[in-house]
Amino acid sequence: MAPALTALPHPSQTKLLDAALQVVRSKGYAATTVDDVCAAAGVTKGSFFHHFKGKQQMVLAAVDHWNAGTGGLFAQAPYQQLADPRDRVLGYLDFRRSLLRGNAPDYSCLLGTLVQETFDTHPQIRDACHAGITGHAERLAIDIAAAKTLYAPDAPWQALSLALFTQATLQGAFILAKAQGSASIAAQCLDHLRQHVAQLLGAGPLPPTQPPPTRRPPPLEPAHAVARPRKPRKP
Amino acid sequence: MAPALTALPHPSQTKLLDAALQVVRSKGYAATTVDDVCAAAGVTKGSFFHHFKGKQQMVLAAVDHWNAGTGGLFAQAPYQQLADPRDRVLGYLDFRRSLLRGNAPDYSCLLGTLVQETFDTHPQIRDACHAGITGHAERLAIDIAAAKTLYAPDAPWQALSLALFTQATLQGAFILAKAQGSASIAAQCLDHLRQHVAQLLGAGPLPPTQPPPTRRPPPLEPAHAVARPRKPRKP
DNA sequence: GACACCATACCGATCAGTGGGTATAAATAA
DNA sequence: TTATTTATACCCACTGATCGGTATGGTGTC
Repeated sequence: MAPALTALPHPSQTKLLDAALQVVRSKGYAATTVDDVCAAAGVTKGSFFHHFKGKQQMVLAAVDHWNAGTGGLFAQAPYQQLADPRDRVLGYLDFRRSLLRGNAPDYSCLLGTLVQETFDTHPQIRDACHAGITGHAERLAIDIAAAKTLYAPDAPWQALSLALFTQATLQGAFILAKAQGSASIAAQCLDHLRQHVAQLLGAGPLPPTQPPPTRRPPPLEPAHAVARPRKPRKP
Repeated sequence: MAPALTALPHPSQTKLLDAALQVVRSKGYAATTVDDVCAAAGVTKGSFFHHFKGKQQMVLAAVDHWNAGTGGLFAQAPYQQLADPRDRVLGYLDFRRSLLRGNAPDYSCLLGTLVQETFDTHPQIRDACHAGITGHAERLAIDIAAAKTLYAPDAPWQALSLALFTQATLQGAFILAKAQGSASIAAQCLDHLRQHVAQLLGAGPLPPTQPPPTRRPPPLEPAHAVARPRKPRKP
């Protein structure tokens, strides 16, 4: 009877956005053609320009799509159930480490890839990426601030600054992984990052080997799963 | 007069390479046109294709040009004169921090910018960037290893791993700076990085001597001033 | 003259975007 | 009921502009 409050997007539109996430992370913005995205999505150009005003507007929508997907992914992640904020912060880093699977276009960050080549030429894209990165960092900074209050209340550093530092290291780790063609180097960087964060929060240098044992009391809500976009290779 | 042992490149060639460093760091590889580089260098297309076989070969030469420039910059930097290897490592980080002046295209890294968008489409460029980054890290790792032998001989981490971690953080700091339009965030990231390195090497949390006792902020770019390319909006 | 260097006109391919059309189905009019 | 309009979604052929690269010719120097 009553329709959904938010008009849910047409399947073709979602397919185009999912395809854009893959193609842009693989080739960058400038080298991504509209035909690339259409081929990866399995639709035609006519459909593309029906759903999007142009390439730039499509990629802005893809940034929103990315933020929605990653936002849900981290909001639903098991580490969020941990009671101690420090455990949540370290659990976040362990969770990010566990995502380093597959090839770089699968685990790297759309926002970092985009902003790198558009910050000077496409201000709207840059601003959207900036908002996405800082928004993510600010959410992390809430737990960092809580952990700091508990474990390092008098330390001179700021919670947001540390959160941004984690994002910088993650972005750089992706770059090194792309250069090397392997995610293992990114995992090593995350180990160093974890050690630094743990040290600042007064935690022992516990093994960064396995995600900490998380008991999962009640599953929160069956919120719609974030579908990892499939990977239509098309060189 | 006896010619130099190594045939030194023609001024136009150097002008093109210097221009390429600026333009590529500003717009990325794919969005950089040959005409862009020619205009920034003040030469014509005929000269470009006289000196380079094509765009890709030119950018490979630009990577070599970059490696030569940065290699000389760090080799000549004052911190290299410090006797203690730990001082040299921390001096390196202080030096990198002091380079964060101007706009992102001025201080960011050509290799990280390039590899981000070419790792999947241009293997030769990716390999060249990989070699440049790891080569830089390996040089840094020599001092890190010496400092570790002196101050943390039994610590479990590897010198090269820490060196690569510094490069990751630097690359990520550039991305955040691009997103934010300000270098200050990159400086904060470097402060965190310095604290982590100092902690691993058993140094106090404070900069022992702030920037080393030399006054002279050396220019980042090698000699020739490169005309900033104007910004043609291309939507 | 031979060669390095540079200038300019041009070519072929590519790409973002358009124009114009079809298919389908719901809403509305007859 | 049937006919007509309207709206959405989609497809495809085409275009104008751009860009990497070439062809050709000129100019200065040995």
